[in-house]
Amino acid sequence: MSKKRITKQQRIIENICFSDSKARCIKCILEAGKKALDTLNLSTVYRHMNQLVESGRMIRINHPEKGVLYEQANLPHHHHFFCNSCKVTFEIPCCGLDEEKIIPAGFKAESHEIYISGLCSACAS
Amino acid sequence: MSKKRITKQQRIIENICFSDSKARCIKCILEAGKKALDTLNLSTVYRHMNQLVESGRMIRINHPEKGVLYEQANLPHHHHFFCNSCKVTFEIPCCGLDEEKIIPAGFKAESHEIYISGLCSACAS
DNA sequence: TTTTTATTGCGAATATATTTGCAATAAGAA
DNA sequence: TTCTTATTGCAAATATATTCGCAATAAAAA
Repeated sequence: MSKKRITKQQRIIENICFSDSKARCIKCILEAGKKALDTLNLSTVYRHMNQLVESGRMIRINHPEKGVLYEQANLPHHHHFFCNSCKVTFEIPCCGLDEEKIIPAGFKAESHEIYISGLCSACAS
Repeated sequence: MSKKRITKQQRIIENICFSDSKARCIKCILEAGKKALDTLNLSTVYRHMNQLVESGRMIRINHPEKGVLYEQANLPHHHHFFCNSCKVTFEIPCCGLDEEKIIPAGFKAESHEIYISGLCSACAS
């Protein structure tokens, strides 16, 4: 059984992922990582993100406009706001959505995702 | 300038698209179309769907679990319910979501999409 | 019916996202 | 510091979605 080694690349990638709770795409993580280590490679990012997902520390979500995004697994219930101007994805802390109220009779909701897009406060002002 | 011709394939594809207001993926359209004409080809379906989108009769949406879906362009405001059991996507006629209430101060919402998943009434019973 | 040519079916080409094989590199144990 | 081998970077392989070239087919005008 192989022993794990902590590498520079791993530390950089985890720092990015846990620096804040933003959902990020693979390329955003790569670009951010390159600022710390310019030889960082896309395959390495994929390999670490796969491990983070397998270990349950991160999850993959499918954003309708941005495709696969990675975000921390333990965040409280929230949704996503995509800024059409600066292209950043923000989390919206909670939602007042009453699933049962909007679905047809007989349907059973198990989960929901809300994607709002528009302008973030910086771009709107 | 080329004259358009109405083909069997086109009629079949449009019948499927306008038979009801469900959002469908390319392969669902192909499979449904093959029941009427078993030689129907994926490229042909893509070509007609592209025309329907360009002409403004249909739109493409990006469902987080099902990828690209085609739906009628003129449907009233609605959202999507994906049944985890039968894998069908249903429209939910409207929603009580107050965008302004759930987004942070200063943000300007332009649109939103809600994807609920669970069990449809047939699969829940 | 014949003719013209838009449309089709098909396979190959393209685009994009993700994974994998492998030699070179570098953690960390000795 | 040296040695072992997990991890990396890179290029090639894979997977999936979509488009394209082209000869054969079939609308619909003549």
